[in-house]
Amino acid sequence: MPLGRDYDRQDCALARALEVLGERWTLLVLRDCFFGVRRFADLRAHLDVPRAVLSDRLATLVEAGVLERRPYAPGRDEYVLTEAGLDLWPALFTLARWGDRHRVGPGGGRRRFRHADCPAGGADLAEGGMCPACGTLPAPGSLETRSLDPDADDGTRPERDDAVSRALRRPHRLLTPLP
Amino acid sequence: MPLGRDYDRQDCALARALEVLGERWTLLVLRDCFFGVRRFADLRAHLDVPRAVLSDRLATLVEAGVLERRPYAPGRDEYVLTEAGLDLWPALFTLARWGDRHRVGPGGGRRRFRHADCPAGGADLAEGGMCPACGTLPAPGSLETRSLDPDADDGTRPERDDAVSRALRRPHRLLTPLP
DNA sequence: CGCTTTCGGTTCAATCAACGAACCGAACCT
DNA sequence: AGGTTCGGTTCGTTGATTGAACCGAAAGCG
Repeated sequence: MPLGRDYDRQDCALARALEVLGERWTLLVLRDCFFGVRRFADLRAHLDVPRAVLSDRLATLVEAGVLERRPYAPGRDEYVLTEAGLDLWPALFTLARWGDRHRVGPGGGRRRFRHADCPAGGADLAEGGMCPACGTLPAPGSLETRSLDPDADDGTRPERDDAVSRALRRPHRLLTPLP
Repeated sequence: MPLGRDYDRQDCALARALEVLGERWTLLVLRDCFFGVRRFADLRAHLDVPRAVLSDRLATLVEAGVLERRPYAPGRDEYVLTEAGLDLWPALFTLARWGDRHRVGPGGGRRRFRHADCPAGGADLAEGGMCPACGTLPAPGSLETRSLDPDADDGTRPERDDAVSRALRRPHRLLTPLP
């Protein structure tokens, strides 16, 4: 997608956001980060993005303060959302909802987000990422997501079948590392 | 930004949205459409996007049902947001808010949106595009936007100075064609 | 009528980014 | 010592973006 080089004179908050987020693969990388993917190899497995491109995107996001790179073992690093990164959740959710409403693929919207830590019992998120039960905008860490057909490995649709994709289809809480 | 070719197996509403919206310039074109820009030449003047790219993006958006191409004079066409396009407003607004909070340029957030048709008197939009006065999510057509420094043509910042940019800095209602 | 301008493009060569395959170094396992 | 995993980098090829030039239809102008 877009690059900073030509956006900078646009005097527009959207253009400034796109300088960081607008390139190809960037928003999908961040979506995976919200889903709990943290490692280079897992992002590769799930996205099929060329190594060089993923390397570049992660470096850009780290430099922009959206991701933080931290070692989890000697010589091994993981990428975790910063506060600015977590703050992207409403934008990502809203964009995804639009995709659900207007770009339906075979099977329609297939993923739900539930407010797991809801004092009012929890419900699937509505427009804007609001919880209809308690009326607040839950932080991503208090959400649980599930695919509507977690075991659709029947070959009728071209589902991905790597370990990361299978883990993401099972119900799990956002931001928690994959098993 | 991103292309459909490699997104299609992602089983994800966000990926489907990005197949249409994820390419370079696309979201800025749509932002201008919300601001009332409708003509090829005006988009060119405001965005400095190559003609071929703008032509391609508009065709993609029309084919995706986000924009509608309609003649306004013999041999002259304009591009107007469809219902699906108008439905993108919360996503664009939320992304722009993120840019305002985390990617502040010189001068900080410089554009406000006010609920002009608000039964409770109106106020600047808050998170998620909600009107704090009446508590609803106003349609883009009932909003008025203004730049916080409409006459900052003092040369201290590299403001654009074409007719479209100047029109967009003045207060005006969204979706209404430029004068 | 002939001339010019505006609008909304298309075509083209050059540049830039993305892709896929190969390679690499550090850490760990056996 | 040999093999594997992880997180890259390098490199040649393919594909997209860019800027400049050109084009056709529809006015406007004298």
